Amino acid sequence: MTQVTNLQDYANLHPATRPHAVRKPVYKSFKPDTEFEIDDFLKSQVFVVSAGAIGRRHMLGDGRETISSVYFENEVLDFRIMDTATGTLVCLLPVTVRVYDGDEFDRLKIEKPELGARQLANMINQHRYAARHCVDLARKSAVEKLASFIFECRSRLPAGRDGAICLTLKRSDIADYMGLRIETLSRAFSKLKRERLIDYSEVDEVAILNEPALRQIANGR
Amino acid sequence: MTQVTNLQDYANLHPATRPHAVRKPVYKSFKPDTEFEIDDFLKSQVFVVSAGAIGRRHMLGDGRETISSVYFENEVLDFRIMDTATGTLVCLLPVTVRVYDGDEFDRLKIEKPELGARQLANMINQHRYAARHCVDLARKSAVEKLASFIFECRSRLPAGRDGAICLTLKRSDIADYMGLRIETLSRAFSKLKRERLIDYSEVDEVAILNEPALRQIANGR
DNA sequence: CGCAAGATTGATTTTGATCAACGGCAGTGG
DNA sequence: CCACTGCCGTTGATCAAAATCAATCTTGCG
Repeated sequence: MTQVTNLQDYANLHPATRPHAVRKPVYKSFKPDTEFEIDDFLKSQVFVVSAGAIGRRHMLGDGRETISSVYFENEVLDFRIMDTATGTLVCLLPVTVRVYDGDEFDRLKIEKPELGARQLANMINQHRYAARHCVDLARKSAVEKLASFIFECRSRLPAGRDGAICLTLKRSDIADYMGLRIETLSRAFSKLKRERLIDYSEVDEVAILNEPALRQIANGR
Repeated sequence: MTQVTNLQDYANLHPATRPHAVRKPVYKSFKPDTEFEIDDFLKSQVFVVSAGAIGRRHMLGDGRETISSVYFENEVLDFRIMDTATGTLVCLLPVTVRVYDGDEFDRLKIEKPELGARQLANMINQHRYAARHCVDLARKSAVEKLASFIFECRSRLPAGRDGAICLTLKRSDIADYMGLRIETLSRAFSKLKRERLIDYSEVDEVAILNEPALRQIANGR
């Protein structure tokens, strides 16, 4: 399933048919750990993640951290309709985004209504991810959580070489996202590898060796 | 468990009260545990919860249940833009909803712009609740989860007598929502009561005795 | 009353967090 | 070039929290 809203492709599609030239999106890059300050200007913008990953990070009183949601490649952050009160948006990796002015983004949508539909689809997907994520967090064991996360990565991220699944995030961010400590997560990786359900040599490139079994685990037996 | 197969049946109940266009919403009541079957007809409808609570229930392979989100009084379920693929919508209590035809709902929004504003606000709130809920589930202890839940109920539900907080849901649903077993949840209630942070005589009506302390716990120390 | 469903409490087991040590690797600087 | 350092990931030992198993209590209801 593709939930890509490739605005760049679209923007380049029919330049001649547009009376008022649509400005090209501005690409911006950020270092890991960059936090986005939510000011009035940002609140009129739309980001489309072009590379890397942006997370919504929450801090508990004693320093425990959790990441409630992640925006991967091609996912849309529309700050005009986004909850900017809960958590902090932070770059989990080196990030590149396409930045659109909100009005400009809307003009693009008017020219091509299907673009709006795609943005809506992306929003609904975000909802779906959140619901599934709650299920993962609420009742699943560490190994089940990891299995779920691997499938989530496969469906949300482009594959690596030989169809390997790119986990993209580093261990500490996966742990914060899945509600585990790093050590527990590491043991879950080791367990799945030892039992020949997955394999990896690079920490962030995983191959599924036994998909039915892994799926069973992700779904809770 | 009752399955609603055709909402048209009751939509036809009061034809006399509807001239050309439906002006009055149709009220419909459901017994606890009623599951909504997501068919094409329902997908054109909008519900506004009038009483009770509707939950999105998910089943793991071995029977573990979790409720990923809850719709309380006055909250809007717009099936036209709702993810209907994940989980099952189920009545957690005796439920009454106002049922609107989607188009009619949109026409009403033009007449009463505040309705549209409320729907948008409710959607953003649903997002926010989901993000907070992930934080609650990911890292918090049982007592912290319960403290969070009590505050969530206070902000989402009308107060009871003497300003008491209505928990509305029964223990097993609270447990499924907060990712705890019933017994663990019960112990958390007992602990908060024993330590004089909350008080209750009815299981579903809680008073906060020491709000700052309870807030601290909800936020993780 | 007798029964069923919901809620609580107690005893034990399991799971994941915590504490601690270690290995690999990239960047830095003599 | 190699030692040093910091970051990241892994593994082991112990501890604490929640799940599980089991029994009991409460309440509403035919």
